Amino acid sequence: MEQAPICKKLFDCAQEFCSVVEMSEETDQKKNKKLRGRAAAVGLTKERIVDFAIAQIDEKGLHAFSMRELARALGVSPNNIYWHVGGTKEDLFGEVAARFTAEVSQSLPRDKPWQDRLRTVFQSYREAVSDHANVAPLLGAQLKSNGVANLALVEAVLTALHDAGYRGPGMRDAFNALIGGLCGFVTMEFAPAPDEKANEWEALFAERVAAIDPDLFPYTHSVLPEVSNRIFVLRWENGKHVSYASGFDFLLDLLIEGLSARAPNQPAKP
Amino acid sequence: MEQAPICKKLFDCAQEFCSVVEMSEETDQKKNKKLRGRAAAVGLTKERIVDFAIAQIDEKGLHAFSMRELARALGVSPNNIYWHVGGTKEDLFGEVAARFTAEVSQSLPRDKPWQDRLRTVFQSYREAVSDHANVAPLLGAQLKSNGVANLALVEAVLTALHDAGYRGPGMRDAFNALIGGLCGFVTMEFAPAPDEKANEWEALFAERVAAIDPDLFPYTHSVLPEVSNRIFVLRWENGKHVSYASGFDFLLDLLIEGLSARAPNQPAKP
DNA sequence: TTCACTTATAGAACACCGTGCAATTGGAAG
DNA sequence: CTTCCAATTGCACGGTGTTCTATAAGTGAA
Repeated sequence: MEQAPICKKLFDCAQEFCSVVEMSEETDQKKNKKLRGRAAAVGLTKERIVDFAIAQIDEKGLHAFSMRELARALGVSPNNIYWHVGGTKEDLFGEVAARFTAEVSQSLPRDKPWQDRLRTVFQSYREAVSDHANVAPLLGAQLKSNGVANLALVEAVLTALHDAGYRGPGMRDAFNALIGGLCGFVTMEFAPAPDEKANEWEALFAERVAAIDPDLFPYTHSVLPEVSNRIFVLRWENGKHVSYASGFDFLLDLLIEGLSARAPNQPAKP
Repeated sequence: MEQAPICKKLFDCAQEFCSVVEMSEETDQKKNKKLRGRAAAVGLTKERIVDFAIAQIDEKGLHAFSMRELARALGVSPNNIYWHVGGTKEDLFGEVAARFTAEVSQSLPRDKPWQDRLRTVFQSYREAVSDHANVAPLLGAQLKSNGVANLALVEAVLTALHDAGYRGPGMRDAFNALIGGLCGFVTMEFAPAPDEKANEWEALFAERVAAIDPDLFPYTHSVLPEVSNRIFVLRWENGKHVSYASGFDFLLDLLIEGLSARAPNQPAKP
């Protein structure tokens, strides 16, 4: 039930960016007590709330997540949560997203070539998301979460593109292509399945796929065996059960190669 | 309030695939009356329901969409809707998604080189989505919608890749890279903004962006003027208000170029 | 110590939601 | 005329997000 480790340093930065900083982000409650001027019952922290929220989403999926149940899990009144995270469920989702988009950061060795840095950054983004696949819809598919933090990621990508020689509009397009393509991929990869009685949905889908008309979609029909449940549209399980790693890597390679080829600054080895 | 035009022929195919076909899909109610054996009050069609659903989502956003309100708009009891679309709200969403993923199809000239076909297909996908931007989260961010239909799109992409010489695992990866990257991009592009009182959220975000620490994120800070609200993470408006077309085109070019370069079948002009 | 004040918490209530169950209508078939 | 069944409704259940109001527990000043 405890939450996965998070890169602490950069998490703080993200927090600092994403919300009106109120206090140093320390889990330690005694320090907490000392720091904040006046306090009454203490006990509940934004950090703790987000921990439990992620745990619940991991467990039951985003669709089944509710404020009241989260409050129950925390042994607390719902209003208490509102008080700590701001007036809305959406605000809480924002905090959740902020939490582990920060996980992306890591060391980011500036001396390595920009291609390698890009690869590292996006691969670690995908890993971070895949650890908590059920929150995927929160990232990319909602503006609030989208723009909530992960400045470390932004800085890394922007500097990489800068080193490659991209400036102005060209840099914008390259940035958007990278983030949109790769983060979008991950969002799709972990898109949640409907919560019907599992096997029922699977059987239904298999049946539908089997019923594809060979006259209307001849090629699709012919490659079904090697493709069924392994490509994006024709699948009934998401990236949690069927790996899309090779597709992601392929996309990443394609992008980096393309960006290298067009880069105003030619790479080291000519 | 009436719905946008839809490619009829391929819509039928999609329907045939996505649901146990019950009757020919005709809007005309008299024909309807004749066709279905016994009927009582007639009047309500799956087509009509989906029309109104899309209209409501377009208008109020996905988050504010409710079965009861849809029923109200149709002048009908909620259960009536359930009877027509299947037991769940999710099922309705599936029908909605099926509806205009079918819009992608179009002519698809098989004689043109595969690169051109890919470009056409994905560009028309993006256009179809941008006409009803608020449903974007339904595509890509949910498995049920994801796999509900648009076989025309699948067939087009698969044959293109086949013509390029991709087979087996390589074809899978290429397909996933294309769909994941480009459809994912579109999903992100139109991610809905939080429904706070509009300007409030905008102001808040602008303030946050302005407060980015130049020491922690020096480069990001330095390019803020040319980047603010125009790249994916640092924005408070989505693709409905700020165009990401050039980014999308750039991504598309990058992918097609890359796929050409690696294609087992070299393109016509060597 | 007392007293105002702020922070942190809880309770009850409101309006709405998705959906299942049981009843109903009304046209077609016999 | 009856029977049947597709199409439709009413009602109710349990749940939700959120607001409003009260309250307990500490802090700083008097």
